[in-house]
Amino acid sequence: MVSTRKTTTKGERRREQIRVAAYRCFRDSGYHDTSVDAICEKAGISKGSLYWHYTSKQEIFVDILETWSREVTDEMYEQFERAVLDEDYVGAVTRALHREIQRGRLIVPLWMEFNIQARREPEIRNALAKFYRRARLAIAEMLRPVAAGRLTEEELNGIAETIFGAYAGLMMQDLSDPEEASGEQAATTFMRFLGRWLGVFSSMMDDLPVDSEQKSTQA
Amino acid sequence: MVSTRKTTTKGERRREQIRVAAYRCFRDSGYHDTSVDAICEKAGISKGSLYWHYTSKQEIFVDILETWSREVTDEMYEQFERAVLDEDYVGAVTRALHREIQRGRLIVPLWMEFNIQARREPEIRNALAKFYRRARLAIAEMLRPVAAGRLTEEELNGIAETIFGAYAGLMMQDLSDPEEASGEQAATTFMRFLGRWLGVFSSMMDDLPVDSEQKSTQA
DNA sequence: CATCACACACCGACCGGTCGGTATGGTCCC
DNA sequence: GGGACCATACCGACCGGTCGGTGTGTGATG
Repeated sequence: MVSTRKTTTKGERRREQIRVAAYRCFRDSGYHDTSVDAICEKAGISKGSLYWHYTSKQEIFVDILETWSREVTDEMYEQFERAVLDEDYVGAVTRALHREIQRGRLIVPLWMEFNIQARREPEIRNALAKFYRRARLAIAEMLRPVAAGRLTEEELNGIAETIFGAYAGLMMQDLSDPEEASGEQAATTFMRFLGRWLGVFSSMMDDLPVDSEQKSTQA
Repeated sequence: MVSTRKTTTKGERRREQIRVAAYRCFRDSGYHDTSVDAICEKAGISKGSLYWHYTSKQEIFVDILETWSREVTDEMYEQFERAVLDEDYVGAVTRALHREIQRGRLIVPLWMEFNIQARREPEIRNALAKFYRRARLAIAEMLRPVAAGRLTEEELNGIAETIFGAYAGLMMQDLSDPEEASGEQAATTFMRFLGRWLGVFSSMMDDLPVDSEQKSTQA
């Protein structure tokens, strides 16, 4: 299963080229409706060459998933770390999420594809699960300053999961109903919702009043 | 496009039988990895018979989507209407959502499949968009008593969209990482999160205790 | 320099198999 | 009889992957 091929610089460049082409094909047409020939054409290479660098169509798919996953989560961490330095932490966080949503919008179809394929291929499932974990972790880290020790670890993770879920779900709706549930709108809604929620939340946590007076809420 | 076939009772029974078989196949193996022959086998009929009742594999798929969509949204409305009668409205609503999530969990893979196919088939996209709209509407209706005229219509819809999104997204995570993001756990987390949020929200909104009293729901 | 050897990189025709859909000829029931 | 309904055999398109063969750069040998 593991390829024993050497990774020369030239080879890696070719692989990159194939990945990019395949990425676009998968994104535009889905996994099943993308033929290997189509990838070759898009990449401007021959089938023989493709199969020299990759052993199967699926291997390309997995490679893309892993590359993408790494990029996205790195980006998230970077954004959130930058947010910590901001005075208006809540605002910065929601803005960061907004940016992520905008950015992510393009690849949602491919993301769906990952999910579908993950059902049948353990390798893909693992890669995707790893991505989810890292994403949840990133969001949990981001929330930690707001939660400020008043939430259990479990609750914190659950909330991170929910937020990430909301993000994914909004994109899903956008995908098939862009008119009534546009990504732009979704991002804004989400941001406002989250901002308000974080605000309420942090005001629940300590006793600072926010925009309105607040009620005592159960511990 | 529209089939001109008569819908005899016998014919409808066969179609139902085909739908059920196809539903299971699609759910278990995905759209592409389900062959028409497999559907026939599962249904215990021949290909000739199947193609007598349906003109294409996709037509079956669309039919399933529409049937499913109707069922789910009807169920949602029913649940929420029942919740209105409950003294503990917020609790009833979260419980209802919990039930929906549990119920929905089984068909999430198929739902993903719908999303994927929706990208390439306008007919599917429309059916799915309709589903999303009805679902969002149901949730918005459910929230109306809590929101109690303090939110704009747009905000209400945005929040409904987010809640529905969170629901979808949690299921997605569950799908490929059941260990760390189990559906059970997700449902519970979501429920608790939502319950708390609704509680905070309604207590922010007005000074009344939440139960009963209120049926402004208008417009 | 000439030559040979060899591995990497690449090409594209081709193969085996699958699958959606069809053609044809029944059978059952009004 | 005739239409609704069903079964079987079959077709043609497509697709992932293979394979024999071709260039090309490198480096050792003389």
